Amino acid sequence: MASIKDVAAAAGVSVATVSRVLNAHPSVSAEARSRVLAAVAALGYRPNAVARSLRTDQTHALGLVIGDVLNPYFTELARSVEEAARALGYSVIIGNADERPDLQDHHVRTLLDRRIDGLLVSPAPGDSPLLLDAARAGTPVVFVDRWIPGADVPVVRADGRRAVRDLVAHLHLLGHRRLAIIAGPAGTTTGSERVTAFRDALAAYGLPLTDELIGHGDFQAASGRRVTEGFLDLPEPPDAVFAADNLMALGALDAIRARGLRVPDDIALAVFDDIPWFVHTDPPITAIAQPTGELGRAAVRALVDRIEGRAAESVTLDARLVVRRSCGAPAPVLIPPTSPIRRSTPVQRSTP
Amino acid sequence: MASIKDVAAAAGVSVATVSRVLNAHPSVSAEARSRVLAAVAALGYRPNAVARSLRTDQTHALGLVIGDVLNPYFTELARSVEEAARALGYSVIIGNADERPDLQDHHVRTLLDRRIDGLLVSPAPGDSPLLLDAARAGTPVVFVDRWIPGADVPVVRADGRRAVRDLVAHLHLLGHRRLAIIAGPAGTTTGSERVTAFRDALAAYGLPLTDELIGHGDFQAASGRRVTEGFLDLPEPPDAVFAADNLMALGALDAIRARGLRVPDDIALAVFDDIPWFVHTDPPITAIAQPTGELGRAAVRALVDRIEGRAAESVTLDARLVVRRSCGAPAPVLIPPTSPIRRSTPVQRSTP
DNA sequence: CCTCCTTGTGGAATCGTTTACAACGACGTG
DNA sequence: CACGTCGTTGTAAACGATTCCACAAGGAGG
Repeated sequence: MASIKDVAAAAGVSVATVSRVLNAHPSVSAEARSRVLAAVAALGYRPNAVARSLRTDQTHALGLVIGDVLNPYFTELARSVEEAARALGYSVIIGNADERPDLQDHHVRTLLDRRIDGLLVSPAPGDSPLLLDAARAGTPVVFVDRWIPGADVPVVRADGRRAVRDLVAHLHLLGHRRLAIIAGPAGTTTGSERVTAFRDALAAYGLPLTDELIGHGDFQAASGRRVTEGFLDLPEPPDAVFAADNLMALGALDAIRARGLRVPDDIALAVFDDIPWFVHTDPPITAIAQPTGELGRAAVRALVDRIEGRAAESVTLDARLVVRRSCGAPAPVLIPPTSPIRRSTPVQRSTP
Repeated sequence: MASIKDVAAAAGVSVATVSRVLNAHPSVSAEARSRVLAAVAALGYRPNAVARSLRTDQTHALGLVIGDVLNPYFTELARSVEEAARALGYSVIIGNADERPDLQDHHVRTLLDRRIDGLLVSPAPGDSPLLLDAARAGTPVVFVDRWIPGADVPVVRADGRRAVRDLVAHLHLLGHRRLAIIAGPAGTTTGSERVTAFRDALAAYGLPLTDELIGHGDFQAASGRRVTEGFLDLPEPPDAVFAADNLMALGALDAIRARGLRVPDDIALAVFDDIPWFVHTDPPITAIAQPTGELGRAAVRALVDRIEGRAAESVTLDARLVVRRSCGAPAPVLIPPTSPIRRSTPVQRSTP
């Protein structure tokens, strides 16, 4: 593959001049510029990004470590992140943690070894000293969706508390009183926050959230199935189930189907995270929708701000309830605008 | 960040010795080895992959360019590719083409600039001289799922012809005679092959596939909706629609719903590519399933073979029909094993 | 005792860039 | 005419690793 030396030789100039032309340095004559450009075209020369990175100490690459590529929520997030990053001249390297802390660490480590300019992470359950050390050592890090409390790292996330309250109101109105939740891993913020939000919302109606009605899942389909089977085996099963993510809802649907039960007649189902397929399930599923695209864009903005030496701000956006038929509403109703679309809290860090 | 020089200084040896320890070179004394290892641990040293790549001319990274990250088929493929690559000591950098040739070229170019060791591509519609030139110039390339005819590049794919025949037999048995297809872009092999397979299968029953019953989509949901609306507007609409990928099926379902029609009573629906959600749609959707995981693994094997100087073989696996209720079968039937799971054709190249 | 081989080690070149620095003409000005 | 300034260029030193080569020390064998 042609190198800058070949170009310099072909154009009859030094490598410094070639470099200057390529980097739009002002002081190079029109004559030299055109000779270099001609040589570049003739040789099909492309600068070696590896060498360039070594010299400049920047890769123009961002690492994105997500919980699970098979989860449409993360996939949509990844897409918006890549798009926003590309617009700013960065590429994105995705690492799929599969909800496993060890795999997450593997990806963080290889991304760090490759000297990515910054890291966007939706941390898997657990502490990850590796990640925290990297952040402390100066690698620009931004958390997105999930975060690790106590770290001095900006967080870009959605607050679902209002939407959860709306959901509980909706369920209560439809007569459901015994409500259960399939929680995510307690080691993740989204895992525990959603339970807390649900419990608080229930409390407003004087409804308790007893331990038997909290199932512990891991954000993947199989766990949703297992937990739901447990619920259905209870002496007094719940009459509504709230899954903390879409994959666990899929599992719940499986378990309910397998018993020959019907949604919503025998049991209601609602989900955190809305995805296109929920319109088409039997029945269409009531869900809490995050502003996923905006989260991705805000996260990239924050990370690139940190990378380029500006102050990065934490951002919290609002989620909203999308009512469909899985909780027993007679017909789909219009989605009410529940709250201002966006709230931004400038100085907030990991311990909001 | 600590460099190899710091380690050498801390251990009281030369950088050459540190390098030898790190690369398990045999001739280094136990004494020196332990001093180096201690220094590495003390400094938290990690070798700079950028510098290493520049020197060794290999990055241990594979590029994977897929049609669309939002498509669960590609997402599953990406997952299995990453897993297989990791097992062989490679990482994977994913590029999402969004079905756009220009975006595909963008990703191919940046991956090439980053000097990835090899490229796995499911090409978007069009020729992509860039890609073909790279392959010709010696970059190891393997096509997966889709391919570009005429290139001397190994192909790893599934052959759906038998499954399509099974599907048409199934539809015919259920009384459907006027069958339509939502095709993918003619510029992709999967786009045109699936139409051909469908036409051939219909011909065996003496059924024609007229132009009005071939809709041209782009593998994304919106086009499925548009094409289906066109079908429904025909003086004599089809009584069954076959979507060439799962996203277009989603769009078709939207369009059918919007008219207040029911699947399968008013119109039957079948899909190429099976995904977990199809079990839960209303009704569950009959689909042709590819052995996606095995495709990913075979593709990585082939690419790494090429990278490491061994001969790479093209691989063709079989897809199979999964019958559910969207074509009107009274109840789900057991899935018959239609054919041997796997067929491998050793010397086949891009012009099979 | 001298030679030869083996083993362990360090010096230095190298990969393909960027960039500080110096050199060099041309030119305007006092 | 001398001198500073400006614009353009090339030389060479990095960046952080790997690896070729030379060399020293020590043991084996004649």
